Amino acid sequence: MESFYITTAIDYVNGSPHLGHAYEKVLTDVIARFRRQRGDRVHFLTGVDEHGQKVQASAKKRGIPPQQFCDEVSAEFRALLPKLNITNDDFIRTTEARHQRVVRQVLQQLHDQGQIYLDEYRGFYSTRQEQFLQDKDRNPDGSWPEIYGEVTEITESNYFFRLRQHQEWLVDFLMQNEHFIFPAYRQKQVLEFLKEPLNDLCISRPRERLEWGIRLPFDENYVTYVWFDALLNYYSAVADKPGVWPATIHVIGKDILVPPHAVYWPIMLHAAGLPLPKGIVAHGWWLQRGAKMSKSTGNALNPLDLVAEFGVDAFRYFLIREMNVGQDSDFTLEQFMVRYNSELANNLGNLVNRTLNMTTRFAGGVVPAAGPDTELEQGLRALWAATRDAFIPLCEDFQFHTALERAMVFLTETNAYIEKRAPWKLGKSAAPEDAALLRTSLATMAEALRLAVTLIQHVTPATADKVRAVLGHAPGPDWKAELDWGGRLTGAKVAPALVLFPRPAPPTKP
RNA sequence: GCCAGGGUAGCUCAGUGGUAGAGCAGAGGACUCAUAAGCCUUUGGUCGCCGGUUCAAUCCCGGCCCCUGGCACCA
Repeated sequence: MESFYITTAIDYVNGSPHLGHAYEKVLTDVIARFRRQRGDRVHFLTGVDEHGQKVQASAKKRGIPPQQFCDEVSAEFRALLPKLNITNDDFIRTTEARHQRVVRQVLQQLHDQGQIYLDEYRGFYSTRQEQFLQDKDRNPDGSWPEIYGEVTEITESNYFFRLRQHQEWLVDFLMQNEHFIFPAYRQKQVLEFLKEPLNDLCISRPRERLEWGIRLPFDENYVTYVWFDALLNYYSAVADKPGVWPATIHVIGKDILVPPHAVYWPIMLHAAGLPLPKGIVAHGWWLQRGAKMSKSTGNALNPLDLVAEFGVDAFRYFLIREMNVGQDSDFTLEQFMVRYNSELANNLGNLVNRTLNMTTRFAGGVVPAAGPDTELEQGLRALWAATRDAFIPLCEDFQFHTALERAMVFLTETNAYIEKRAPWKLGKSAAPEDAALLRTSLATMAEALRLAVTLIQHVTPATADKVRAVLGHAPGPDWKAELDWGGRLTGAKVAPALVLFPRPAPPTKP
């Protein structure tokens, strides 16, 4: 049994969850479920990042303690998970004691090793925004934008991590581990980035400027800032669980790949003497080009509204079917409806319903044993074998959108098989050979359906369960064995009907 | 500016040195078990532009145009 530890990025609790948050959870869950059903020992972690300036400010604005603010917003993020049918094993908050303990321990260790040192940082500071500014923040004429108020150049003592010392090591590591980052071109970007010399990383903030954070164990006048806090969650969550670390995959958004996850994180681990993760998957963003959504025009699109209206599986299916992992994609209601109607409702849902209906009408609701085996059945079985054999490697390579496309082709061909066999004609015939072919056709379509939903069950788990239930089938524990074409359904009592993905009601006119 | 990826049917994309493909959308047809679904047939493209290599280029090379993403101390 292989250990498979997968994580999402932890979400910053300074706002409500949106489509991007939902996507990352769903993508990670699909990978986790896929590995789990293949027999890996999966540990799936997600969580929230609760420290920092913005949280402190938001809490202050509302006149409540930061911890209370975190409690409220964290609950909102946590509540998202069951709504999306996410199978995370753990949920970490960076304000938890287990996390703070590990962060302080690692910081102390690195300090003892001389990897962290005190130095002075000089820069332009905005009192109003309570932050240092960069040259890129300037107006074209060199002045500072109005929003920063008075800007003064100040010097501040802070602690620095010796990032630079490990630059060559990281380049070597990436050269030797070509597939560390997915997609591959992202790894090239990292190497490009590493052609410039790194600066050491400022990891602290004086407490007079930032109170809401984890205090440095070797200097109580400072808290650690962002990276040693947020990134270490992946390790702190499992530090007391033997055999889990290192992570197998960190799933993150492309915006936090370089430098945090691809540069800071490997170097932090290396410096601390901890094993490195096996890989990083950097996904793209959902865009909303085209018609701009707005509440005033009544076409606002909230992901959770889609879940409520069309079901969690339709939502998960769309995200995974539409997005090529690593690339960006448009999210439009039109495209959602196209996938929903043509693939889920018409191709799959209708196939379920017609199979149940015909089995009920022509075989008393019991799946018969297959009779004569002809070229038609052999053809469909051959397609199934090819579909399954292509599907699994595609999922291993994160090509879920292509894999689902293959599954859809199989369903289309199953529909075509039914047309060619025309059980409704066989059912009206008195000839014994027609009755035998009828049994074959009913057994074949039910089996094809069982196999198809089992194949895609990591994307649409609730649908797979529902379909197997109406087919009267309780799956065994061995997923791969369930993917063999056979006679498991013979004698099963099926439900009379099921409308899986109902067509949306036409808008009612007032 | 530098680096990377890309410009192929209305839309989303696949593709190969030798008369261009899929899905969806559009059109027509036969059928009726079914969620007016499913099946069959079909309209549709100067494969970004200009040169070059080649018997032959959408696919190789050069130049150009356009789009997207990345370029650190910023969850």
